[in-house]
Amino acid sequence: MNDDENRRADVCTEYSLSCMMHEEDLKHSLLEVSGLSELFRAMSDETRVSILYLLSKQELCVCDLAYLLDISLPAVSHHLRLLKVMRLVRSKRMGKQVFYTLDDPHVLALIEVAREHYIEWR
Amino acid sequence: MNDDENRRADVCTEYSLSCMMHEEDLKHSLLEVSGLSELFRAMSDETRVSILYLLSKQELCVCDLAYLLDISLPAVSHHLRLLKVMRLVRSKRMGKQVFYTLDDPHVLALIEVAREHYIEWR
DNA sequence: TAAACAGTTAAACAATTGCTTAATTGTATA
DNA sequence: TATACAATTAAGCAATTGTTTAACTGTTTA
Repeated sequence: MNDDENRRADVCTEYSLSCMMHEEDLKHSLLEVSGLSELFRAMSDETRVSILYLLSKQELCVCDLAYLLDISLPAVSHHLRLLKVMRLVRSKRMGKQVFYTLDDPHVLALIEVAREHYIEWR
Repeated sequence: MNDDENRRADVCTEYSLSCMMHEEDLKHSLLEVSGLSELFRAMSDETRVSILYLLSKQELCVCDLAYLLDISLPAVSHHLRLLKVMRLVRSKRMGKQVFYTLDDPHVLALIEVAREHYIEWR
C-alpha cells in the first residue's frame, strides 16, 4: 500500500468512481479559485456591502458614510481601510475631508449576481 | 434645530453637497443590498469556495471532499451544512454515502467575476 | 500660531468563526 | 441482529473579526 492509498484510508474506504478517475484534475483545478475567498470576505459584512453600494451611487466622504450608515467614524474608517487594501475603493483628500470612490466595476457585478440569487430563493 | 440636524451634528459638521441632495434616496437604496452579505459570507472561506468549485465540476460525496481538500470529515460536513442553508448545494443519500451537488448557477458566476477582479489587480 | 475639525490609528473587548475530538445517527452487510 | 462505516452533531478551543473609546495626524481658518 503506497502513501496515497494510506492517506485515503485515513479518511474513508470507499470513493465515488468518477472521483478516482479525475482526482488529480480536480485537485489541480483548485488553483483556479485560490485566493478568491479574500474578495468575498471583503464583501461578507453588511456594513461593507452598504459602503460599496453607496459609493457606486456617488463619491462620499467618511463622515457622509458614517451619517448615512449611522455608525461611528472610526468604524467606517476601519472598513474603508480593508476595502482599500482589496483595491475596491480609492480615496482622495479635499481639504479636511477625504472622499472615497468605487475603484472596481466588478463589485457592482458581484452585487447584481448576489441579488439574483437572493431574489430566487426567497 | 430638528432631530435630523442634531444627529448630523454628532458625526461631523460639513457634508458634501450632493449627499445633502440625495440623502434619502441613498438611504433608501440600501434596502436593495440588505442581506446580500450573507451570500458573500458563505463564500468568504477558502475551503468553502473550494468545495463549491469542486462540486461545480462533479457530484462528490463528503469523504471525497475531505480527501481532496485534505481536511477532516466533520470539518467538511460543517461547511456543507452552511452551504446547504444558503441553498448553494443540495444533497442526496446513496447507500452509506451522501453526495452533494451545486444547487445554484449564480455561484459559478460569482466565482468568474471574482477571478476577473483577481487577475486585474495582481 | 492656536483652535477646530475630518480622519486615522491603537488598544481593549465581546462576539463570531473554524477546527478538533468524541459521541451519535443512519445505512449496509456479514 | 451485530458489526462496520459514512456522515452528522455536540462540546470545547484557539483565532479572527467588528466595535468602542481614546489618542494622534493632518488640514483649515480665525
